[in-house]
Amino acid sequence: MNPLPPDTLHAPAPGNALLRNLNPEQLAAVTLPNRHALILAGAGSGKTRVLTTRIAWLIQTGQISPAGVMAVTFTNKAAKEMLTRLATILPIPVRGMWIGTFHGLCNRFLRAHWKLAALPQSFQILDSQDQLSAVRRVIKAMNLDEERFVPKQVTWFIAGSKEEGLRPRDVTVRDEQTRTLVDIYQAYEDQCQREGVVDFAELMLRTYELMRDQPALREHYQRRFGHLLVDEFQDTNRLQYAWLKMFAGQSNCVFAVGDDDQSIYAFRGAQVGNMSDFEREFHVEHVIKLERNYRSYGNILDSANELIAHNRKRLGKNLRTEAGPGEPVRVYEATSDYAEAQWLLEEAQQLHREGTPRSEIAILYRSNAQSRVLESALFNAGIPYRVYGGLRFFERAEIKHALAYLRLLENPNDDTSYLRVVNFPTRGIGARTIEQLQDAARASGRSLYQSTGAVTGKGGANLAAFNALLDAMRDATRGLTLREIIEHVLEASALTDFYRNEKEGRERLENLDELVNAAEAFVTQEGFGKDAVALPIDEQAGAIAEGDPPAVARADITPDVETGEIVSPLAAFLTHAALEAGDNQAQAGQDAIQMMTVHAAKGLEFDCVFITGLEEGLCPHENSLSDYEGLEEERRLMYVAITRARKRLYLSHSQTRMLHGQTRYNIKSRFFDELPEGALKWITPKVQGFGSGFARDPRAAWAQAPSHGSSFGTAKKIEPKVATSDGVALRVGQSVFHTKFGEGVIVTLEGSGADARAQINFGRHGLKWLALSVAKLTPVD
DNA sequence: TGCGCACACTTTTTT
DNA sequence: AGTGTGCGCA
Repeated sequence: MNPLPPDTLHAPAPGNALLRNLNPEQLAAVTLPNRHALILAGAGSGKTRVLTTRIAWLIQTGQISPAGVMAVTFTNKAAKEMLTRLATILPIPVRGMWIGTFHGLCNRFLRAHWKLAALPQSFQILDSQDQLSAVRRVIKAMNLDEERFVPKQVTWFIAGSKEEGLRPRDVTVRDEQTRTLVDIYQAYEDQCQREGVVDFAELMLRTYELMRDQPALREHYQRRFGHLLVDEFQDTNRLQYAWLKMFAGQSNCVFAVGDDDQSIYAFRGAQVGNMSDFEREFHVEHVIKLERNYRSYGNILDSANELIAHNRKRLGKNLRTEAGPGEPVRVYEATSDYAEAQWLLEEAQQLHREGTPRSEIAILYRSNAQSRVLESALFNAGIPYRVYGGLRFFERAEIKHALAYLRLLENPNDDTSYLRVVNFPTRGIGARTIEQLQDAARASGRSLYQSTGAVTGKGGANLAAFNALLDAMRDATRGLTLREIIEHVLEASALTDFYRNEKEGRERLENLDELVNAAEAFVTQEGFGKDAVALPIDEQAGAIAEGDPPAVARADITPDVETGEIVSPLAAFLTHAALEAGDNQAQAGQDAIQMMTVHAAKGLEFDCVFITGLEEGLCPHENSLSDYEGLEEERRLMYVAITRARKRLYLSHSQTRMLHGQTRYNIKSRFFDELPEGALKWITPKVQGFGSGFARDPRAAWAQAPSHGSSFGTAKKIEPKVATSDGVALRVGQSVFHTKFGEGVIVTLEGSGADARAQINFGRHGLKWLALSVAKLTPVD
């Protein structure tokens, strides 16, 4: 790549505005010489800034042209942020640059090389819902038992295999079950290929394979991208790492930014080990740690640091700040989840009165189920809140229906879409008719749309009418704008009529309107070609600095799409809808308290953060305690949560909690013991219930009998069962000490005399049944 | 065909 | 407790 004399590489132009205000580590990272680099970027250390400034610096110093840079992120949000920031510092159009999500870039790649990839030009992308129903169809077609082959698990198997880079024939088969799973995988692949659709993992895998198997293509792209930058590197899976190596080749520079302490996605295939693998395999000489934190006060960072120091497998990092200690981290113990919610909303109201905008208050929890109590408390108090998670815009049923019709305009052989709407709204096409149709299609190896002739009788006539409807819609929308197309389809399909007559259809109608708006916005503002248009690749490659070999116009590497050819706005919009599920569209615009899982909070920051439900079994979650790695990931989760807070952090836990319709007695999370006592301030809880409001030592409070807990709200009255052990009276909710399992809380008491037994929640040792005649239990108070 | 009831499930999730 | 799915019945 247009090599400059090595000594000029380091020298930032004096007074270069770009590099002003960077701290020494950031500056070092941004101006690293052209070699592989690993940047360990702690939370709040200016990671995005380093990434964007690095790109700008490479371009500004003439080391690379914009077309020679590829930057990969995981989320659309991160990609967008990078593009926006870059646009403000670089006087060039950033739109055509290869900056995007892994999947977005793969999509771009496959659109350009659809022929080589053996895909139809207008291939569609299955989201996870579509994938699930596609898998379900395969299982049905193979006459397999859905009990033994649970569609969701099969989906995981397929995605998991692909993310390991394994095609059906590559999967090691050890048992009969796996054999069949592989058969399903193969049948699913055939079905997708037949229907011209790809799932998310397929985007990655097919791109990888194309690069691997097409030398000319590989050389072309390896020559083009001199610099590869990766965000959130700790979240990459095996396939993504292999994919990256494929683009890196022998000579291109990889600039990987990540934080092993924030690796919280192992459960979906992320390999933190990729970081050390990268360091070793790429002979990384430059590992730069960004430890200076610009977000939080000292007490918050001390808590984060001390907690995470309990993890053994770390690359090692310590956050520091010059902002001073700030306020202590407040710890609250509630008697019940309900009480926790009450306290929290009062505290939040107080913060708001003192001037904190609601949008700067975040409530975090480990699992979604915990949001309900909190939500109802806020709702009843009339406090605006916004819950992240749940269905996103393009995932809503009515939107999926509309999109299915639109997809059928592009490709009537898309059976997934066909099945979704063939009888929605109902047009007299029942299960039996559809079964006949599927049989016919299977027998002839054709699509459902192509097989309607094979179905006789009334059902067949209705199917023919449906096909005619699709054809008519296609004719009527030819040449229309995207907005007009969608409006026509919504009417002609009778979707709007259906929801107009529906009792609860108003919101759905509004969403359909919103779909039209989204399309309009997509066409005008974004420039619809962003994802789906094949970029003039060779032209861009030719723009790489001189000395680069000229872009070769060989047939095997020329993009299949003519340079600059524009895919229809509709096709582009459909791709956009699949790749970007949209916002969760909670009450946007309003100043509302932000509620989300800890996972969802990664990458965000707030002035005030409440981390709730910090109890053994919830955080760390009981399902993750079986192995040590699981516990470490839970700790990282807690670490991520803590480092979201700028000014004020609250930690809370509760003695009792409604879960799965049962009251559970929990002990406080072990993570409390891993925080620096000096940074914490235990708020003495006021015991509610009998109206006395007396105070007591918070550390002892959790050990109290829960009869209080059940007396003031949601929880049902708990029968005060009493049993004895060594003459000591025990009751449900009682805290006890066991020599082997430590402290626990009695959850259930059963039987009497010699048969008496107790179910005890020992937190980190789990839930145990103990015979009271045997077990030595000491009451704790 | 469509409704309603019974039943199972419930960590975290982006694309 | 709450929700989503699947089956059976009218």
